[in-house]
Amino acid sequence: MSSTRRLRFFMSAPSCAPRMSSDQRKAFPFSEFEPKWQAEWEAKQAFRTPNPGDSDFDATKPKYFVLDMFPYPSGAGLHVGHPEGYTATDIIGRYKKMTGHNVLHPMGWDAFGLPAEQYAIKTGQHPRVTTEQNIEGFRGQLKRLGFAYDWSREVNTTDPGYFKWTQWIFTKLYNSYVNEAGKAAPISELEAQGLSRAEIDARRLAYVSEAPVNWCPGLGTVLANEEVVDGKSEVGGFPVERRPMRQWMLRITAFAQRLIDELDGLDWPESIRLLQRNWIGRSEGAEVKFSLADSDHTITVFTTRPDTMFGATYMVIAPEHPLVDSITTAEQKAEVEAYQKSVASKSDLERTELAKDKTGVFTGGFAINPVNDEKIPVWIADYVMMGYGTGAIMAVPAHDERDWEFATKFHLPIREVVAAAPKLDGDGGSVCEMEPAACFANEGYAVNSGFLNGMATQGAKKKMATWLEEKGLGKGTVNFKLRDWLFSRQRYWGEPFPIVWEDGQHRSIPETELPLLPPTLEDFKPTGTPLPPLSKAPDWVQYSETATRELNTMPQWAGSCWYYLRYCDAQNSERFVGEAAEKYWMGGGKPGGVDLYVGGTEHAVLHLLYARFWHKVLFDLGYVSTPEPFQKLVNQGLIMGEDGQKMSKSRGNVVNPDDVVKEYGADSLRLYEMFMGPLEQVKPWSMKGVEGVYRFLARVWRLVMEQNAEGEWSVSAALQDVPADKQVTKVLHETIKKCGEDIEKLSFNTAIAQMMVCTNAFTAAAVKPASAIATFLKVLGPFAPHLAEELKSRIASKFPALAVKGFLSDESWPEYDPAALIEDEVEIVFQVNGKLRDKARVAIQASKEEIEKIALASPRVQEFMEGKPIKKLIVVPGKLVNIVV
RNA sequence: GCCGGAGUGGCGGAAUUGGUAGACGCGCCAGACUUAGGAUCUGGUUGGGUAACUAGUGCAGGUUCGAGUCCUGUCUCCGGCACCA
Repeated sequence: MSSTRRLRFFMSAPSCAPRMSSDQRKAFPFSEFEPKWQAEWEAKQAFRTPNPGDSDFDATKPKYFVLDMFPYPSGAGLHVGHPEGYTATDIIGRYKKMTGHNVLHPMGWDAFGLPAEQYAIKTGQHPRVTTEQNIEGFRGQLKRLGFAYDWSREVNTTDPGYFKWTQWIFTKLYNSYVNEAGKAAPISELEAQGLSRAEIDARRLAYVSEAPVNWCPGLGTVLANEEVVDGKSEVGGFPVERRPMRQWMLRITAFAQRLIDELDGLDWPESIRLLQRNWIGRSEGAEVKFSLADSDHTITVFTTRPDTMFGATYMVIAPEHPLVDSITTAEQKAEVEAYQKSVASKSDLERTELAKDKTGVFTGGFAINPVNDEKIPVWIADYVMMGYGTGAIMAVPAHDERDWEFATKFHLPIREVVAAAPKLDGDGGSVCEMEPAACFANEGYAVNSGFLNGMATQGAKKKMATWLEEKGLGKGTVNFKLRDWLFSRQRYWGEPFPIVWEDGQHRSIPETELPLLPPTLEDFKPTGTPLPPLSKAPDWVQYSETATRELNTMPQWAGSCWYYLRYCDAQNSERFVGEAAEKYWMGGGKPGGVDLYVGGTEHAVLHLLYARFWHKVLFDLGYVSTPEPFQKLVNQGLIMGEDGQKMSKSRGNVVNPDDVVKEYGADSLRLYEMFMGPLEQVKPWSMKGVEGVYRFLARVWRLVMEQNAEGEWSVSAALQDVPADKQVTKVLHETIKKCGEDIEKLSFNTAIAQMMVCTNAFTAAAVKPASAIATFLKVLGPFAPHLAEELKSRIASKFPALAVKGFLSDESWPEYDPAALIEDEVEIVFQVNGKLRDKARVAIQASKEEIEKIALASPRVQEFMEGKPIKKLIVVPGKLVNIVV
């Protein structure tokens, strides 16, 4: 109840704001009725959502699962960006409820992870304490905005009752592999096939790898590729270096193709789907074996242009390539080792910065180009990366920008094998020694290419692939940019791995031992070395006499990978989510389970990719009913400062939502954020704009209420139980129609504009029709729930006949009467030569001929026709007449 | 460089299938009520012109009876990716 206490404090505290210094000056008493209704809704559990199996569950209603990206409860509290998406989903949720849906609209906290831990370290408090405080603050702020969340379903990723199941899902990943059909399946199948321990470990979806990883000394942990931006950590901006470490990885690459393909069935913005596709980075090509001139080894390269093989004049392998040592000749050894060393010491940032200038060293070795048996030199260079393809390329400088640059710098031969136009002189087969003047990386026609000569690139690719396959020299392959997900962190504030080590081997702990709590540590700071902080609790580490626990923790993303599932059945202690609840809320016959997911673009390739991956594993294993988690995704646009710049403390342009609520009320904040512009768009804040919607709400208030000389409010005498006139009725029904349609389209700004039009029509009427206004309040309710609820109860107090039991949100969305929308007359525009010259009101049923006649009779039209003959006459019924002379 | 999105009054933004450009709000101007107005109400508000009229949706063309909307070219801004062979 601390939130209520805080509200009382706001109400009684003397305000230092210059504009409104007391409640008397407020245009309407929002600071009285907003907390009142919030308390009322909470007390009566107005937004509790029954689950299948509950006594008050109505199975005949369709479901609607509307989800917000749950926040990190940071110490800074809510910023104005949060309520933007949250208000949008709240409006949708309330509307869907009124239109007869069972609505699931929950909220929770993504409380593990680096930001929370960095904050705890900064303030010197245990992350458990700061996290609890921050959650408390966030919850209070959200409650003061009147969101219709079912708080009984609140989740907290740091709650043992929650992360028990995060750990449980990890053990599922650990004990699964991807079978021939490309689906996750239990590892026991491999055991049954009699595979060795090593073979099984090599196929787990969660596996241990000793590879170069992104180590961030500043944060004292390793990071996923996705968390490294320009060689710096996404959190904190500390430099990141590559170093080999033993880490836990998740085999997301096994799902790369499905993660691309199954985007197709989703209602996501095209830009986000593209972002994911590009991140996964599928490319089709071929692997080709090159034998070495002076050894038995072969080097396999990956190329997307097998058609250019005749133009491969040298080879480049990554400095870390395992065959570097055996290729390098004695003379080149010193130079090669020096280069390897210099590359290894470079951070990713330096490597990116130095990307403009190509570097590399000749190994002294040669490979044989299998298409023409030419000896080509093998170089090492850092522009070839060990992590992609095979870590080796055949360089075709004439047709690849990077190879061109490298060859030009080191004076390597350049041979043209693709021409923009086919060479038809029949001499395309002879090798032209003239080097081309520029790199040509496009598709074209093969030249100087033996059996490919004259062929278009597409055909030449296929022919070469077949040729290679027949000779046993290579095969068509697909490569992805996506790497496996580095899943372990050397931090305290995360889920401990449910893994123990014994005799150098790992195994998962039994489900009965979950949740595995982290040790209670006084000193939870990073050790400054790759040794995780959990090592500071020796008692905890010692699992048995011979076994020790895994010391790493999971990354922040773990908890957010499945929280939407937990909402379906948040209290379940037997299962991560009950079967019936999962089937109901996540079902619905579409690929994705959540009907609408609203959040920022910053998660386009992180959270949204990881969650899809986990969901697919759970789907394959039979734990969830859909292949995808989120059917429809909408990204809200960033809210900028009044100066049009990104909000930041250093710029001093940050708007605190608490201040806005205090001065103008929660409804004003909600309404303003929706009125600013289209949800997806980036838009600047404007305090004047807030005042604008505040004035609108005040006008709605005064439609119903009037103030006496003492400043007391009572129901206005102008409000009477009379039917609305035809004009007002028309506007009202237009508003019902348009607002319903606009909510479905998420066009809240235009819906609000229409409500303003409607309010203006009511204001203009001398007598205010009570029942029409009561109907209007139902439309306003999802947007400004406090005001609508208050006015509903005020109207009911004066007109008992209009009283309806329960809350506004329990009522049905009003239906509009199509007959009320039709006018007897429409305005027809008369154009001469496409220019507007006159208009007239014409009966709706008027025929084309009648309209035509009226138009031609218009003196203004005649004037502009200047007596010229009519060339053409276009009549668009209900719209216009255009006379061409 | 590549990919994606967007350019409309002083500002945020409206405008089904091509059919009255500028809804709604902000700001501004004038008036009313007022001791007062930074409250409220009424009216006005794209530019030029007293006016009739005319120009006008980044720019240049095109299609059409008619283009913010369709086509071609071009410029600018925002977001993302960036040695991925």
